Formats: sequence, C-alpha cells, structure tokens
Amino acid sequence: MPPRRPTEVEGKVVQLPSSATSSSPTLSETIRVRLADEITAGHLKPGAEIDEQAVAERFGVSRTPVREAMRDLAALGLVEIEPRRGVRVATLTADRLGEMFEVMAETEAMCARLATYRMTAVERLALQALHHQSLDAVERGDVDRYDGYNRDFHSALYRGTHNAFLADHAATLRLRLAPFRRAQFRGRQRLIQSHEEHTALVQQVLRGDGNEVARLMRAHMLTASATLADYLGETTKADKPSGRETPAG
Amino acid sequence: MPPRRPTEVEGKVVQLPSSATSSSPTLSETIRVRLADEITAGHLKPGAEIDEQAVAERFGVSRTPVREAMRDLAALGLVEIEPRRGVRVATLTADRLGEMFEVMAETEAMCARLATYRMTAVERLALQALHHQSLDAVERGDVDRYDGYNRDFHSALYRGTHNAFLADHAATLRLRLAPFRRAQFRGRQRLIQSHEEHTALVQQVLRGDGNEVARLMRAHMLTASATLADYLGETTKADKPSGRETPAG
DNA sequence: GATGATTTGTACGTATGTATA
DNA sequence: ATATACATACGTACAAATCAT
Repeated sequence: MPPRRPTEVEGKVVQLPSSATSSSPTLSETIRVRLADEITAGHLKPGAEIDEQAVAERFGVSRTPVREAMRDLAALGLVEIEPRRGVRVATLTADRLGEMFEVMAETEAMCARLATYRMTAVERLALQALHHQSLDAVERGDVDRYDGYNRDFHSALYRGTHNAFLADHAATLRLRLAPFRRAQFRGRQRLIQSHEEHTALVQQVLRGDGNEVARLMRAHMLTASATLADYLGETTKADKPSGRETPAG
Repeated sequence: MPPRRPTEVEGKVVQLPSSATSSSPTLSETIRVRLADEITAGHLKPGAEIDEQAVAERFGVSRTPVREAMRDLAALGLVEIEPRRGVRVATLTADRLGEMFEVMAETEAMCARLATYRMTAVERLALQALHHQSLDAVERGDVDRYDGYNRDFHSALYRGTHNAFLADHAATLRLRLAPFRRAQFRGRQRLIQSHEEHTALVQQVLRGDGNEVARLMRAHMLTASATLADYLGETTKADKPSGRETPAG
C-alpha cells in the first residue's frame, strides 16, 4: 500500500486519515477539504453550528457524504460532534487552547532538535536562504508574506527530521490551531522579534546543538502564543498549566 | 461544552474524536469500540480486509453505522480506507513503523520531562509506590501483570504533565502502536531491564532533572522498540531514520 | 480485453431523540 | 409538564467503480 497522499488546504499540507491513492476524489473528500478550508480561513468561526442539510444543499449533494466529511473533520479536531445534537466548529476552552499550544511548542521543539541532527547540507543551505529572504518581508512590514515564509521555515524543520510521520503530525497540529492563530503577527514589532528568534535558531542548527535548538524553539513558540493570548483576550493564558514551566535548558 | 469524555478500549484510554457527552451510545460508537478492541487485541491482524457488509451482518445493523465507525477508526490510524476499494486493518511499512516508534519515544520523553516539573508530591509518591509494586511481577516473571504496571507507570507520567490534551495525545499514539507491540516483554531479561530503567527514571524525576528524565525515557523507549524489532523480524529497524540518533543528552 | 459479480459511494426515506413552545 | 417540531441516526435502494472470470 502506497504512502498516504497529503492534501492541500489553504497552503498547509494535511495528513488526512482516509486520503485517496490518486483517482477520483469522493464527494465526502471534496466537501471535507472545502469545509476545512473555510474553518481554517476563519469564514466558519469557532462555535458556529453546522447544519447537515444546509451544507448538503449548498454543495448539491445528499446528507450522506456531508456526514462522512463531518466525521473526518471531527477527527482532525476542526469540528465537534455531539451525538444526536449536531455539529459545530471546534470551540476550545482557554485551558484546552493553552494545552494545545504547549503541545505545539513541544512538538516544534522535537522536530527542530531532530532536524538539527539530520538535515542534509543542502537542506541546511535552503533553510539559511529561506531565512535570509524573509528579512525583506520583515523590513517592509509585509505581514502576509512573512507569514508565508514563517510557515515555510517551520515546514522545512518538519521535513528536516526525515520522519514523514512526525512531519505530518506536526502539520496536522498546526492546522488544528490555525483558526486560533489568525493575526499572529500583528504589529511590526512581533515580526522583527520573530525574525530575530529565527536567526538564533538557524545559528544553533548550524552548530548542531540540538538541545539548544529545542530550547530556543520552545521559547520562540511561547512568545508567539503569548502574543496571541494577549490578542485573543487576557484569560487565554497560553503559558498555562502550572507555575513553573520549563527551567533553563 | 464539557470536556471530551475518554472511552475505555482494552484497558487503554482513548481520546475519541466524536465522543458522546454522556447519554445513549450510538451504534457507530459501539461498533467502533468493538472493532478497535479486536484490532488492538490482535484478533484482526494488520492487513486483513474488512468487509462492511460482513461487519454489518455480524452486529445486526445496516452498513451506515459501520461505515461511520470505519472512518473513526481510520482517524485513529487503526484502519486504512482506500476509496472505492475497501478497508483494511492498518498495515505499516517497516519504515513507517520505525517513524511512529520514534515519535512515540519522543512524545514519552516530552511527557516525562514536563511531568518531572509538574507532578504534585502526591503524584510522585504514587509513582514510586507503583514502581515498587511492579517489582513483585518482575521477580515472578509475570509478564501480563508487569505489562499492566508498565502501562500504569507511563500513564501516570502522561497525567503528571497536567496537560490533558497531551495525555490524550500520548495515549492515542500508544493505542495506535498497540497492534505492533504485542509480546513486548517476552523474556524475563527484558522485564528486569525495563524495571531497572524505570528505577533510573523515578530517581531522576524525584531529583527534578527534566532533561535527564527525557534522555532516559528516549533510551528506555528505544531499547523497548529495538527488542520488538528483533522479534517482529529483522528489517523493522525501529532505530530507524538516519545513522546518528540522539547524541548524549 | 470485455463482461458479470461484488462492493463501495451516494441518495432518499424512516424513526428516535433533543429542543422548543 | 406535555406536546410539537426538527435534526440527527439509521435503514434501504440504487448507481458506479473495482475485481474476477
């Protein structure tokens, strides 16, 4: 059986559970991708109820493929299904959101550390080049373009692990948090800071100090989520669980 | 919306995508749990084809709930769906299996590290007690009983992170690998070794050295998967990706 | 390589549980 | 609190694709 084929959703690659090998996409697959797109793009906001019938009519199909798409989306964590009550766009408590951001941070750290040990020379050069290019977007304050570079930067580290399962895994987590990460880079200041943190990361990757890279990446993700928390409204406490976090190194 | 309710499957707790809040379990939920059980228990072996109709008749229901259960199982990674071709119990390539074991090891390390910083005094005592109890099973060579203690030990560390999302996450990964981890502790020697490694882990947890705990846990998981690889048949190379793994610490 | 059998994907109808008046 | 309305869960039927001959 051939390896799973990733599917494009809003520029991010998602590992889908029941992805087709190649041929005719099923209706449920089409619908899943479309809805996933609308959710991550923010058109369907967290908490919004989704009516099977309505979706079916919108796409001109019966409720059956819609229901199957719903279950897939639930698996991805983008919607929540309450039996006999309905489906709604995943809405997370502040606590849960904080927990997820922590796992995201730790997973990114995991990837970065492994990538430090395993990236090829070519991959290292590509990472440097990418990082260098992004500087222009920072200087121009072009948030959207930097956001693209940022995604590429992190994706490069995912792939750098040379562990496809891990890369898919990290990408799925990222997708799942997408609805809550909108406007992550508002403010030129955050753009500059992000770039500086990336600089430090690249340096240590080149030095080959995996543990230091992991530490830097955790910090990088925490400042990012902290910024977000401010924006989303105080109580998000993305720096959550207990008091003492991650000591020095 | 209340937090997701975990569902018991063969002694392991799984975070299901569309878990019910409390009331009447749906047919698809029932079937999913039953099938998940049979897969993790090894009654349905990896690669085995699953016929919707046959399952439907076996449970005395229509194909509809069976199909929905299938999609959920696919989401858990226990089965693979190839559109218009059918469903089969997830069968992994040696490479992919190795990748998954690595992610499992890294995730366990992540949990152990965070748990080191966050477990309460009571939790630490409970961990010690549990570890102490397991010694008896080791001395008697009671593999099944030790396997239970082992699960509890790792679960205690999951919960010790005080991050429910992470705990669910780790448990799901563990479930997914269950079909391939059967007979992990064959041989008294491995039992003794496992227990010794746990001893070292407990010591460092009590000392509060999270990074050292992470290092020990990675090593612990690697020896476990290496043992497995031998058993499952040479080429599994659970110590996979590249040559250089995780340097010292 | 074409044809028939089988199985999946989708449409549609019915029943039951949830929500609302 | 009871009844009504409605959405979901499930069953049944058909179409289309895959596979076996």
